[in-house]
Amino acid sequence: MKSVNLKELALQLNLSISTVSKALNDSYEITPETKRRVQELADALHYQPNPYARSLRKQKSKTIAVIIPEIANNFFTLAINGIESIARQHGYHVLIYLTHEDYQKEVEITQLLQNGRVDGVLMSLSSNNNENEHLYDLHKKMLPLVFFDRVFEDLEAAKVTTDDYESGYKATAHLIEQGCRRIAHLAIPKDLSIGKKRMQGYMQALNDHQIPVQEDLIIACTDNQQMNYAFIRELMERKDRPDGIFASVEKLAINTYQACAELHIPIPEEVKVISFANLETAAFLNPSLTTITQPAFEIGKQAASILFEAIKMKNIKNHYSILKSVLIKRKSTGC
Amino acid sequence: MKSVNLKELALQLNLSISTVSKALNDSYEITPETKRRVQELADALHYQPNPYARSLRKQKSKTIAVIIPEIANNFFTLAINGIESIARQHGYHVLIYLTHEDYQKEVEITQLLQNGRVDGVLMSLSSNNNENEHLYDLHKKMLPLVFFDRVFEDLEAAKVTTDDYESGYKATAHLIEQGCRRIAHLAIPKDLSIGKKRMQGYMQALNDHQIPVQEDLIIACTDNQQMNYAFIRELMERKDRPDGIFASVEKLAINTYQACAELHIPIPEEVKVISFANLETAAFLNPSLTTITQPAFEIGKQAASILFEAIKMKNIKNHYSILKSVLIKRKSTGC
DNA sequence: TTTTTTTACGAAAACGTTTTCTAAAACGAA
DNA sequence: TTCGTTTTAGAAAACGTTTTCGTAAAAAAA
Repeated sequence: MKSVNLKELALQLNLSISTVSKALNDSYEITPETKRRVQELADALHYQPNPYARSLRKQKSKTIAVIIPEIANNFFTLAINGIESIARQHGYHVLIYLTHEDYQKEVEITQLLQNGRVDGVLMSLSSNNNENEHLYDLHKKMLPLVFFDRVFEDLEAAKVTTDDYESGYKATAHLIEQGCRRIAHLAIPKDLSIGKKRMQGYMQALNDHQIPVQEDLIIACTDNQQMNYAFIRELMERKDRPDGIFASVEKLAINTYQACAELHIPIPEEVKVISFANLETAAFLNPSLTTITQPAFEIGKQAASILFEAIKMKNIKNHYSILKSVLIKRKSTGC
Repeated sequence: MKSVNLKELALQLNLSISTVSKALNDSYEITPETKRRVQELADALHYQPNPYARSLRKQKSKTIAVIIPEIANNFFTLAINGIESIARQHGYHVLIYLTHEDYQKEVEITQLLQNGRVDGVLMSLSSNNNENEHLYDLHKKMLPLVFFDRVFEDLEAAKVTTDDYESGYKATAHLIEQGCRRIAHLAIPKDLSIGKKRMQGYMQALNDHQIPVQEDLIIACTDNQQMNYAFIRELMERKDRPDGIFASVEKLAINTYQACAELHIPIPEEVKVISFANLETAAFLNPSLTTITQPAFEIGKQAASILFEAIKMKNIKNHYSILKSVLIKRKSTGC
């Protein structure tokens, strides 16, 4: 079905293309009567402007990109929900890109976006993240850019995160209060902003309670769930196994539950568990899981709002929001 | 930063725009030497074609849309994963739209897509779905369209679902085998294809086992979680409360767990629970949840594959795939 | 009445590609 | 040498908008 365009309308109305265009855009140059006629026919024929012609002419795409490491993760789905709600308010479209924690893919994706396809980018970094040329490239293109959760500290761009250091500290302190002395940390790569901060909070809490940091209790986890599981299992099979576990992402908590189930190590009696998580089911796990829960929806909303501000102002400022996470005590830490 | 375009390249190379374009598109008309020169400069200047100019000219957007009711749902995130993997293989971009189970939003979104913004649409219907004019509209525009999971049966379009009838039957039969006689069904709206089929499976299973269908054991749930919770709680407070519950989506199982916890009704002793779910945590719930699990990733992949076939062939056929769900027995049904 | 300004519209350029059409040069065959 | 064919490249049209500019006619001002 041939779609109707300005030419077609102009022809039928016996007007010029420019007049029709201006009428539809409510230009002051056009008589109310003409506007009415044009609008009427446009409605009747269900005229819809071609978005690509418009984008080409206006150098605006009405589209933003969201780049995230994975989507099968409640934090990111909630964040997307927040982003989408704001994007819709602004009449914007949302492109989704998944890096699958793969640095190379992240580079490819950012390069895809350098050609004006989007008016702005929301991004949470992948973890295999050594070089950061691609981020500087994006920045050089003057493309509005807002990082959320996993931010790149060195770049002058807007950032929205949670209080990861404090949360890491509180999580660890909570385990200590519950009587743990050998506390393991299931860490995400520390080249990630949040990985580093959560780890620092963990270490500081140990220090403040005169507990020495033991390197062998810090498990460097990756995006490979099978390897993570193997690490955790190995950890729990040691004879000097930990009596507390602080998992930095929800998947690692699940792995821990699984390992403990297989090894018949009861939670929380033998080992207490706390985790960063946005699991809806946290309260119904066996045992219910003590979590540090990030305001994911709010993070998404705020990141998107800042992005749209940057798009409107053409002004990428060095914004930094830190939203508070909340610690919810449940049975897995003996509460 | 001004981005480099064909004109710029042509100028620097002392060639015409068309020659440069053809060289980059590896046209036979261009001499290898010229191609080399062009490619070299293009690489050096990091030339990237403007996607909107290209889309406008070629009447192709290299973009598909995914319309889903919600994203905070493991089925849909897994499906998106599958979709994204195929889309990337084809060099396509993926736009995400959420209807939030709102019919009006669904209509708006489908209308947004009628103007050539996307080359194809993947869709899972919202539940408040009475009229379906908007779907016919989409179809009339000859826009390749593939439904997945929540399909619209009446339209001649490709569809990918699971064996919902059989799964509903098996779920119910499993509860019966486990000794349940008063089996409630937490149903999603039956104007949804899957809602109807799951319900039919439920009823047939009861019939086949000489158990009468009781209308008051069929709870019509909606997208309003609070109301759902209230319904379930009311159900479990009856003196003739059910001894088995078949939940048609995972959120309803969570609600059930919550209600039973509050009312101190032990699962599975007093009531057995089975649910459609893609929860990673199903095995670690208290008690572990017996699920019917859909091959969500595979559904996404297959739906996307069919869509790209339709896009390539410009031929929207009446495809119908049915993938098998699997019943995983766990403690919530006494296994 | 004449001049100036305003009104309301149209022509054409521009956005950055791809593609079709045209043309010059080179080449081969007669 | 001449004629046709192939090779290589450029000119121009096209995609569908928006926007700048130009210009009649009408209105206002002189």
